[in-house]
Amino acid sequence: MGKRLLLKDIARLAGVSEMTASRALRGAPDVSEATRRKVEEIARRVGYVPNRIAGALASNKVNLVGVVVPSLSSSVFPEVLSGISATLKTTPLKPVIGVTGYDLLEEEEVIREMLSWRPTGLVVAGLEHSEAGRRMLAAADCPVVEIMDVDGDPVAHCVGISHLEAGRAMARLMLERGYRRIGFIGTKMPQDFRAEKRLRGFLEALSEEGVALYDKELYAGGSSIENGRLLTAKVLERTPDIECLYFSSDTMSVGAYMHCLANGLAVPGDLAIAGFNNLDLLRGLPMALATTDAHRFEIGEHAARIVLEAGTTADRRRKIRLDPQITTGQSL
Amino acid sequence: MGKRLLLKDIARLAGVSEMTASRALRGAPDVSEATRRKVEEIARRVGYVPNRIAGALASNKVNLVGVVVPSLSSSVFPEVLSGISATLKTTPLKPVIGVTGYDLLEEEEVIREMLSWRPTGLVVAGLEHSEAGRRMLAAADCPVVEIMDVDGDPVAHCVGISHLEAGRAMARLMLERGYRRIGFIGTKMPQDFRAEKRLRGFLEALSEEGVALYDKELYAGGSSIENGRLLTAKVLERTPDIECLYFSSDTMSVGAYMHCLANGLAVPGDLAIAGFNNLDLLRGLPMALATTDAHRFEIGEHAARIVLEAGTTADRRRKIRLDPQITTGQSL
DNA sequence: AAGGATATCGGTGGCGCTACCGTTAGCGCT
DNA sequence: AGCGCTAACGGTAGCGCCACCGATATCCTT
Repeated sequence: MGKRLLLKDIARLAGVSEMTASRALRGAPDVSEATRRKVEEIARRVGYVPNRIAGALASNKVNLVGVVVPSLSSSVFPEVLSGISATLKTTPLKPVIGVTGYDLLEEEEVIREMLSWRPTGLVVAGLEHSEAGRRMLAAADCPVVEIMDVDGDPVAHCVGISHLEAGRAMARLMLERGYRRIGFIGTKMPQDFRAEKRLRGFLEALSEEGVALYDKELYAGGSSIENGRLLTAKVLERTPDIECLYFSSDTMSVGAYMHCLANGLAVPGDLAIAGFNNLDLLRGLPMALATTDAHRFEIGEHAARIVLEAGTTADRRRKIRLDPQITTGQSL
Repeated sequence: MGKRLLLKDIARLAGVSEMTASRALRGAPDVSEATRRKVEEIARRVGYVPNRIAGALASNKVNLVGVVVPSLSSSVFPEVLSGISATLKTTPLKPVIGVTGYDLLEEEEVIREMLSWRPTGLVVAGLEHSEAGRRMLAAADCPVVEIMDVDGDPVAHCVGISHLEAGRAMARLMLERGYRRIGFIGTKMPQDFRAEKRLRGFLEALSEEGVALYDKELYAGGSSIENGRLLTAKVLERTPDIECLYFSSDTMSVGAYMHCLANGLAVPGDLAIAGFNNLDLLRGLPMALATTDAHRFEIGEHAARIVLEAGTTADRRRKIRLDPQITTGQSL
């Protein structure tokens, strides 16, 4: 392994100055086509990889957009990332992912780490942050977009849906369909604020019609089909006459459906089911399950576009509210 | 938004030199406890975020490990990432994810981008790369680990399973169970080399017993339950007497199972099914489907450990081969 | 008392690249 | 011939931080 190749080596090999080599490789103006080709050819031949650390320091430009999400294990955030990637694809910007594990202190770390690399923009899931996290986001000298949720007090730009409203809408639909003995199964991960807001909205809308939650089961740990199935069994054992269950995630509602399949329960006759997120997972099941689409891909697109336009547009803070879209399916 | 805070501002505020402030914030030695606390306190109060670009350039150290994967949309690679994150958690290193979309040219771009930030290590999924990609990996002056697959010619360190062997093992199991009219449904994404190797191994082991593939269906695009269901229907229509299907992914085999559920077909009586990856998705279904575990989490752990040890250990190239683990379930 | 450890701090000189400005050669024009 | 203009290139001076060494003060040691 020889000495690392530097720009000056390329310049020497091409018989030009370091500056000209730099301009040639960056596609900057003031270089003749002939010189540019020669420099590029040599750089390619010797496998030169520019040192962006030095470049970024000198130019004060970093072509990275930080994206901070709580998890990658459901397809929720990967889909947001797809939206971001798709929008950035035609630009020089590249997304960099950070994962927090639904932990605000970890999130603070990740935000600090991201900002210490002076990115062009930062996209963060959620409106809830640690005190220090909020301060850093507010003081960041790059555009910041908080995504997924609009119920709260954004530090910066904001794109998402109202989870309160999503919960309310589902409650109203269930009531409208005549269900009264309605239960909820969801995460009690203390920091999944959006799931908690859906439950809050759900309860509000129920109580507006004088209906109280008939049963409730919270779980720690991640959502999974298995968990959904087990907890559904548990609730049905405890409350056999329950009519309808709202889950904090489609993964869980599929588990409920599996329980019904395995035990010969009719859906929605014996048990009505609804989840949340409109995951791909729902496609191809023997029955279409009720869910709510949170516009994940679209949120990613909007967030990326805000970062892109932050340079050009006036810097007023934007708040984009998308409408949670209920799919009734056949399970309600 | 005032001027960006620099280290020298912190130093001035704390009444010490820039060097002492630097050492204090990095936890370097040669600083008294009193000064360290004072500097830290001030940095925290004014919300100083160090510029790692400058730091990295000066110290020639970057606490990042690049991880290049084809996709995040199945839970396959997120789980590898979990293994990496878990192992790096107790170290100063942080993973940075790059996604290639199963495209070798895109992969080349991502590798170049990663290396241009001079990471401490680089983990790349797969053994197949573009020519330029291989050259960059070979010339990188950081440890490089190729993961997932061991069938081929690694440029660097390597951790994975033999997909050829995984395919063979599943074929042998199916033959042992007495199946002879066996089909395959899998991706034809030209660059999912590992799925292709499983099919190759599968075919080899079948033909060793004089059995030819009874039917085959390839699809473009991602795996999904829906796709699995549709293609299973298609194959069953075309080849009604097929006994057993091997899928390139669990997502697809679940789709097959859904088809059977929806159409009253007995598994494995009317149709035997096996997938690949041992995804979480399989847990909680009414029936345990056959699959093969590819040790995703473990692969991530090993890869991270190799990067960590690359400084300390002798630099001989390591190749870690894990055994694909078949779970028979009740579907074979 | 003189020399030697040890702990704590500061200054200098880059890291590899680019912004900025200066320089040169070549051209057309009056 | 002299002028201005442009295209193409080069040199200098940092970007913000840290490695490296040197300086100072304090405390032992014999």
